[in-house]
Amino acid sequence: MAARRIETMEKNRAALIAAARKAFAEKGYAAASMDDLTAAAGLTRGALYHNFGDKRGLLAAVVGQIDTEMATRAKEIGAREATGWDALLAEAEAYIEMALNPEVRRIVLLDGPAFLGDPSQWPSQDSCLQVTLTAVTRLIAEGVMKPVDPEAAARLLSGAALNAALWVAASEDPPAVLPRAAATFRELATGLLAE
Amino acid sequence: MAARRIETMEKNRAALIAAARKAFAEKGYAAASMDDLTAAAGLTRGALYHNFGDKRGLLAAVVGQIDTEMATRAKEIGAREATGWDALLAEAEAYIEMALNPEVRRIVLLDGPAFLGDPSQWPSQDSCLQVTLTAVTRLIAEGVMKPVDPEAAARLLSGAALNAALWVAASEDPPAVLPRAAATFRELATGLLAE
DNA sequence: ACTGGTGACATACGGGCCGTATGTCAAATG
DNA sequence: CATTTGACATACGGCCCGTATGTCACCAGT
Repeated sequence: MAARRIETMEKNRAALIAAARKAFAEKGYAAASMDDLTAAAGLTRGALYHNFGDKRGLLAAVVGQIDTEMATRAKEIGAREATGWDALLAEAEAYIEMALNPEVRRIVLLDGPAFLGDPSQWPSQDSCLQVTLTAVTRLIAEGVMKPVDPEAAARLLSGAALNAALWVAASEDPPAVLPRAAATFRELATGLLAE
Repeated sequence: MAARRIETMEKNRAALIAAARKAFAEKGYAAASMDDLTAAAGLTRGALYHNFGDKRGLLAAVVGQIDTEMATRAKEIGAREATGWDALLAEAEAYIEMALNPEVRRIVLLDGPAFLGDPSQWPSQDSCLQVTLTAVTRLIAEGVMKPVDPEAAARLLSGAALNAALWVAASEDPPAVLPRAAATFRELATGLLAE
């Protein structure tokens, strides 16, 4: 069977992505060296270019993985809430908290948009935004939210949340600033509630 | 007099910044070559390193210049409005429109945060955020806005606006999407109005 | 006016990194 | 078992950044 081949290949891919997550998070995408990165995974640049095409391809793979993890976690947290509106707020706060993770902040929020372009056009489709968009669409249909443009609303909400997260993370005392950001976010979001 | 010396020096500094604005906007910070950039200004890398220290120093100078221009324009536009609240909304919409300028988007919104870190810690102090912050602080004091955290509110509002701008700019038909973003922003912002 | 010094800028050099082209060897196939 | 495929390693060229060194115009003191 050809299972042995693809099995080791996927293992190598995973090893490269894992090493890249670490390197990109610590040094930033631009400063991370492909030689160092691949060596840390026990491979060489040959494996990297064979699997991901180029350096950006590797970044896209890393971003996709993290983005998926974030969306999954946000959904889980949102599902615990009783109402759709509370779920939306919980998901947004989950994003803010996740952005306190240096890996997320550096790779997804800073280097991702800078080197891959607008998140809505990423290969991973920006799962986080999709989660917010579906929630918003449903709430508008149910009449909970004002009949605003769903896409615009999702973008504004996630933009506010993620930008708030960057602020919290860059502050001197993130744990103290986080509740201020979260509380203000809740107030702001009520602007989209039907009267 | 020693005027001749500093005069030409400032002219060269301005030429370098102008060339950098163009190069960074067109190719992005990472892909812009210092050799090409300085040659376009009729100088060499020697002048650049003498004046700005390193590549990042040049980016900081460029960001500072653009940021100042943006803040000035936003203030002008806000001053035309009758009430403080309308001024705040007008300023935010001005930011969204300005972000349609590729130079602003690429340099200030994408490469700036990625290579210089959080805007609130920039040497230029992020004038745009300051403008919003002072407006918010005043409106809270006047009781127009809910008594939320001024800094958090300013961050969330500008974050929503600037993120909306990135979305508008990356869309297929920016002029058509812009009003959708602006209208939704107005609705969202009402969440911070005192009942 | 002349000379010595300062400093703005140019030139030269070294190291590192990326992307491609070529080589190699294990694994799958018949 | 011979052959071929392809995943990965190795080798090479070119670009770019940062620094160290050189040079020349401009300012100051006599």
